[in-house]
Amino acid sequence: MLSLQIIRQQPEQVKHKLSIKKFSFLHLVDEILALDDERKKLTHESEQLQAAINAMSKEIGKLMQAGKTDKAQQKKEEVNAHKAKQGPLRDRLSETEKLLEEKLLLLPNLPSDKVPPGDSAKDNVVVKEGGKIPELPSDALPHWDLIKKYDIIDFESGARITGSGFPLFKGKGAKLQRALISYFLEENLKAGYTEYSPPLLVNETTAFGTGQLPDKEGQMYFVPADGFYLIPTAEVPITNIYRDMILKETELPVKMTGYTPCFRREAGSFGADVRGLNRVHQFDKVEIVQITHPDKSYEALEEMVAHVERLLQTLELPYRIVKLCGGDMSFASALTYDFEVYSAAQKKWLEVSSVSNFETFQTLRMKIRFKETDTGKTRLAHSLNGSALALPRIIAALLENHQTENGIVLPEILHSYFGDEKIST
RNA sequence: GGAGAGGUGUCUGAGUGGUUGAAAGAGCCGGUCUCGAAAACCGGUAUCCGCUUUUUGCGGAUCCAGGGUUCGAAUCCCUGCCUCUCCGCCA
Repeated sequence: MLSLQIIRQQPEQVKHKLSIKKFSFLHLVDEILALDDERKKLTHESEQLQAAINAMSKEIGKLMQAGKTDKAQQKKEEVNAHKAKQGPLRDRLSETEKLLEEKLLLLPNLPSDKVPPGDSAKDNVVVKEGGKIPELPSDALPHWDLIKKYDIIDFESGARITGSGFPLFKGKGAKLQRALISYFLEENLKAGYTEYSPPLLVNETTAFGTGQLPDKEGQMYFVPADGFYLIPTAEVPITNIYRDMILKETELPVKMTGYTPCFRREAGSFGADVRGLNRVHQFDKVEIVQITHPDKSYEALEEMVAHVERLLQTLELPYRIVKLCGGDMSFASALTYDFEVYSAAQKKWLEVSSVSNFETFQTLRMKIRFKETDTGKTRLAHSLNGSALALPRIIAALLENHQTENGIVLPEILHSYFGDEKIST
C-alpha cells in the first residue's frame, strides 16, 4: 500500500504516476486527503479529551488516598461528562480511519521512473535477447504431443483425480521435475540465498501482507473450515517470514529461496493458451525473495535478473528479457522484468519468470523495517521477488526446443541431476 | 480431540486496580579507565499516531488480539488466537 506521507506531500505527482499505470480512479487521491484531514482533526479532539480524563483520574487516585472521598466523587462526575462527549467523537474517528484504510488499499503501487509508458503487453520493451532459436523440422511437435509420445505426464488421470489443470507427472516426467527443482535450488544457494520450505496454506493476514488480499481472493483456493488460503506462490509465505520485524541495517539484504507447489484458480482462462502445460492450476516453482535497504533495491533487482538469466542460459533455451510497461504491470510492483522463453514448436514466447521490485508497497503492509546504524531511525525496507524458475513452461520449452529423432536431449547441466542425458521412448 | 499451565520490552524475568512505558539482570550503543582489551564504573537503549515551523518539547495509544467492568487495568471479567506439559489419535 502507498504511504499516506507521499500522498500528502505530492498528490499531483502521485496522480501522474498512477495514470502511467493506467489507474483510472484518481479521485481516490483527493478523497484520501480529505479523510486524512478529518482523521487528524478528530484524533486531536479526542486526544485532548482523553488527556483531560487521564489527568483527572490521577487526581481522583490522590484524593482517594488522602481520604477525600466526596471531592473524588465530584471529579468522577466530571470525568463522566467528558466521556459522554468523547463517545461519539471516537465512533466518528474509527469510521473515518476504516474508510481511509479501505480507500488506501485500492491504490496500486507507483511505477518507478524506469517504467516505459504503454497500455498493454504489446508496449513492453524487450531489453535483451539470448540463446539460439533452434531450427526444427516441419514435423516438430508441440509439447502436449511430446508428453504423450514419451508418456511423461498423464493429463487425463490428473483430471479424473482432481480436475482439468492438475497434471499428473509420471516416470521421467516426475524425475525431470525433481531434477529441475534441485538444480534451481542449488544455484540459488550458491548465489547466497537461504533455503526455506514453507507452509503451503496461509492465513488471511499473511495473504494480505503480500497484496493477494483484499480483492484477489478469487485467484486463490480457500479452505473455509480453517480460513486458510492455498499459496499461489512461495512469495507469500516466504516474504511474510519477516512480517512485523525490525532488522538491523547490517542484516540486509535478506536473501531467501524456496521450492513450493503453487495453486491458482485462474478463473476465466480458456483457449489455446491453456493447452498442455501453458497454464495449469497446480504447478511447481522455485522462488527467490529479497528484503533490501531502500537504496540498494534496484541493484538487487539487476542482480536477480542476471541470476535468472544465467539459469536460462545454462538450460540452453532461447529467451528474452522484457521490461513491463505501465499498463501491463501488476498492482503491487514498481518495476517488473519478465523472462520469456521461445517455444519453438508453438512458435510463441512463454513467460517463465517475473522479477519485480515492490519497494515499500509490501513492507508497509507487513511492517518490515530496519534500524539505521548511524541515526538509529527506523525505516521501511524494500522487498523484491522473482521466479527462479517456474517449472511447467520450462519443461514445455525444454521438450519442444530440444526434441530430436532420438528423444529429448537435455542440456548438459541437468545430466547429473536427472541421471541421464535424454528422455527417449 | 480431552485435562492443566501460560502468553510482559532484543532476551531472561518481576509486577494482581492508582505518577508502572513498566523492577532487576543480560545484551547492545556511548563514555571513563587501559598501550590495547577484559573487568569495573557512569550514561543511554521500544513502536505507532497527533500537536509544535525545526531542534527542544507536549499529548495519545500499545504489557498476544478483540470486547467488557471501573473515575482509573499489564493487573478483574468474557471471547478468540498461540505456546508448553500430560493423555488420546495419527504419518
